[in-house]
Amino acid sequence: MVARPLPPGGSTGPRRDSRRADILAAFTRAVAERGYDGTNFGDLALELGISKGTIVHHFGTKDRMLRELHEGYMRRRLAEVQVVWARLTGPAERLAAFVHLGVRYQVVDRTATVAFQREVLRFAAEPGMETSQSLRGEYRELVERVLAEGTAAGVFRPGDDRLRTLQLFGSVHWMWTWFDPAGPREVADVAASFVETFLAGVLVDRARAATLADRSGLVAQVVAEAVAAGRAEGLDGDAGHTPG
Amino acid sequence: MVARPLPPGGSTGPRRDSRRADILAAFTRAVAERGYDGTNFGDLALELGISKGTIVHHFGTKDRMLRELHEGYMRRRLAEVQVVWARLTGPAERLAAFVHLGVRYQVVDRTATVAFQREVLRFAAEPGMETSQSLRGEYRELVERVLAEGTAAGVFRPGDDRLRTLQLFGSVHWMWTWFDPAGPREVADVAASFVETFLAGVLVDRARAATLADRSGLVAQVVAEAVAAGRAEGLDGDAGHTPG
DNA sequence: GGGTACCGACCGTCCGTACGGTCACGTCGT
DNA sequence: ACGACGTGACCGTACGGACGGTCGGTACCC
Repeated sequence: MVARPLPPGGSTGPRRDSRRADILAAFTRAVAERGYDGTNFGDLALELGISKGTIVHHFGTKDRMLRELHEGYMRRRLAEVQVVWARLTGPAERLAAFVHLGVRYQVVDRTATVAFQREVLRFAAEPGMETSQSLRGEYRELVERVLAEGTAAGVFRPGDDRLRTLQLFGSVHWMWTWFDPAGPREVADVAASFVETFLAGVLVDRARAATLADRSGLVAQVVAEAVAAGRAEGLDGDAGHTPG
Repeated sequence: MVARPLPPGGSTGPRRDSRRADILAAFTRAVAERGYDGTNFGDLALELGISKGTIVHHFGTKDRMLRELHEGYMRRRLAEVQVVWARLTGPAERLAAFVHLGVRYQVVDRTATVAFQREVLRFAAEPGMETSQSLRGEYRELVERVLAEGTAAGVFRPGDDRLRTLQLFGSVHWMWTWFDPAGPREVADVAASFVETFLAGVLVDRARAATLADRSGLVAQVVAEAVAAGRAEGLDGDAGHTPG
């Protein structure tokens, strides 16, 4: 990620080429590694070989940058759900897919995931964050609705949908503190274990949990494809970050 | 929390009275509310009506204060487990107790819990944090061992103990981002739901989950007593903190 | 010539920490 | 009994660096 020699014409952006995207990517990486407070314009500029003023020119303020990161992240996640839902229609499959997805985020779009999860609450109450907050709410409601539908259909044991959703989110959001993509444990293994335990706790017919958890089963495959599709659309792959 | 008029003699401490404990309590509250980076000596001193220099005198540096917070917190948690284990011996009961405990921390010793969970990773890799880290490891191993014992005894379905432990920790650690002690949902309800779902996913005899989750059942009672015991020993009660 | 990307010097503020000093005590030798 | 001495709580100030953001300007393209 060194200063580029400004390639000729053929630009894809709205006007000219700009390092805007580079800056946001570097910011995301920095937040993932050092947190929001630990990230500063000076280091960013140095790393990108540009001036601090350029960053300000593109984003204005630091919190605006975080907001953009938040919103972009949630939009990508919601887009993925659309892809998955087109191919999986049963509540059990969809619920399992949410778990698979949540775990996979630790690998695909990883820096953004870590950055996002570290700083979800930052400015959450401040004005300007309404969009980001409502996108989060949308995602949560999707899961809640799946749980409600499954219960109504008699495939899930009755329970508090909201609490179950938050229980699930916690499991996967916390992963950034311990999961090491370079470590011996693969995401697929984690996903399989999480699905197996969580679904077995929710399903009426517990035997189905194993199928839904299968790392080469239908759900896992659909999820992998959905996630690969988003990636092909131009999202970063990014190198690892290793938590303590 | 205003400057005291220095009460007469009868001191209990090693020498004279000191505001050391007050400072750590205020620090904990600040970290819970604003995070480590958002906490500064100036505000703390102002709030306590003392000088910034006094804080330095007692703790030296900011990270040393955080370390003390970390270690104290984990020691209290480990002490509670001892109490619980003396009264609950079955793997299922003990596992359920860990869930009940994890959820309850959001209410008892709340500020310390939030402060701790917000900043678990801070300086985790730095030298000086080994003690805090090993205490965390101890706690994790206790849960893992319970899972292993339960599986060996045939009461738990086989699975990856480490991953299940981390799945559980995630659920409860994440609570600081959404649980509002002043809100309509009581901890006991959350605990019941979490135990019900998680234990139903792990137990061979799933019907037992309901009993273990019962908010007025044996496990819940023992946990409540253990936690109350710790509280009586002089830990703070502290007022609420409301996340976004 | 108007808009856009970018530069680089600069400013005001904040914050952790260092440091020198005061004061109330407890201790101990005499 | 009393004064010298040591100790630990606490104060006030000042420093030095970092950081977010401002601003006037240049180069380049439509």
